[in-house]
Amino acid sequence: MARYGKEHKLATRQRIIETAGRRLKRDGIDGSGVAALMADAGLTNGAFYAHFESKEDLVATAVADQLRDQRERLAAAPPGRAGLDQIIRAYLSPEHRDSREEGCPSAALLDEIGRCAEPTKQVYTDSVLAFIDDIAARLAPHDPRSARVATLGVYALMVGTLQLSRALADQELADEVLEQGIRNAMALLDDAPH
Amino acid sequence: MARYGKEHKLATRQRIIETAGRRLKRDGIDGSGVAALMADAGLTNGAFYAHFESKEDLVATAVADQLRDQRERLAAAPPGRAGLDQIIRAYLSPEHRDSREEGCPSAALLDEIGRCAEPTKQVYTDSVLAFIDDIAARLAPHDPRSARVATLGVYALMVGTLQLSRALADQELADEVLEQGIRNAMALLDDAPH
DNA sequence: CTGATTGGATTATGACCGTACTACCATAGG
DNA sequence: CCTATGGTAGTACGGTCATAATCCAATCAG
Repeated sequence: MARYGKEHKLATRQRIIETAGRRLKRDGIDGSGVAALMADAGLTNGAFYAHFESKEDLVATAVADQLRDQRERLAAAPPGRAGLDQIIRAYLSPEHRDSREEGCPSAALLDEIGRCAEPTKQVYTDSVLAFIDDIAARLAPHDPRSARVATLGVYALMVGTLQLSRALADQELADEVLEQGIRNAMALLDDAPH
Repeated sequence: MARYGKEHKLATRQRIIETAGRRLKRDGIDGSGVAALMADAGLTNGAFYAHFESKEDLVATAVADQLRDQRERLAAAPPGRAGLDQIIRAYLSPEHRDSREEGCPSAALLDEIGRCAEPTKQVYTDSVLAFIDDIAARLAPHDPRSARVATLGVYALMVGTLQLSRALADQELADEVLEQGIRNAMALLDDAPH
């Protein structure tokens, strides 16, 4: 392959970003080596630095891409509160818990992101806010900005619940935690918005 | 040091466990090498395997120790709901957010624990339940067992909120998220118990 | 009080994996 | 055909977990 129009390199880059997103969520940031990330995209380690400045650069890019992806799935759900309820139930489902690599990047990586350098955290912040503001617009179409923090609070609840459910060795208890999480999220949404 | 009564080896072991707890919370599980963990205890890597079977073994032990520690701090708070409110406010404070290595092991490591092998998750489960059941006993002295899942739900909310606050690059927003978390935790506690 | 014993540590080593980089190569486009 | 591009393969150098050989000093037996 050589001398393609620019779209070919961009397509390869995008393939790396997407496959990296899955592996990062499955094995963690520190748990994923550059060679493995490239192998997932059908490439070798050497090509990596033609596409990204560093591993951190890819991590930030992949996390942003994953959150953009989640945002698109969100847009596909029915509008308004009804669609939101559906999203919450899917998020806090055993299926989502058991498929880390297909799921929410925050639930898979949040504490590692908290340890990342500032630029990475900035990219995460921007990406998650774009996602959150979409939800806030659902809740308060007239004043989405004021619902931002309330929505972040519910999001944090959902992320923490999913993580906890993944970490518990007792499957039955892990399932109960998810159900409790759904009830809690609903309760907060019913109380809060005004 | 040699040929001490058994308490000396145990004391060294305990020192490793405690210093490891701090570093693991700061740098993550995959981010902490055995050599560094031992250096923190004033030892070299070779001595490690006289105390622990493997790194995973230490991780599980250190996490359990950290949770036991949290449980003791819990016991030191005023009894009943008043003490619980105080604990929640301390947990969701900027100080706690900014001192990962002194703080809650769940907030620092939960998603990495979710990726650990089953024995480690089992140790985590047992330890976190001991902690949670103490809180549940505060909430429902007559029937702590029934409050277990409700308490886990609030705990998940607190863990997720702290993690999110740590991952946000915007400090002001991160503070607001903490405050929202406090309101949410209180709301759930006021509604739930019956 | 002495000295062999032995537990706990150090240093060294194994094989492998981590990130980052560079020289080289095959090929498609002009 | 020849150049430029995107990729491969190989290198450098340090860190990873784990094991093994060695060493040191405190304790207990005599």
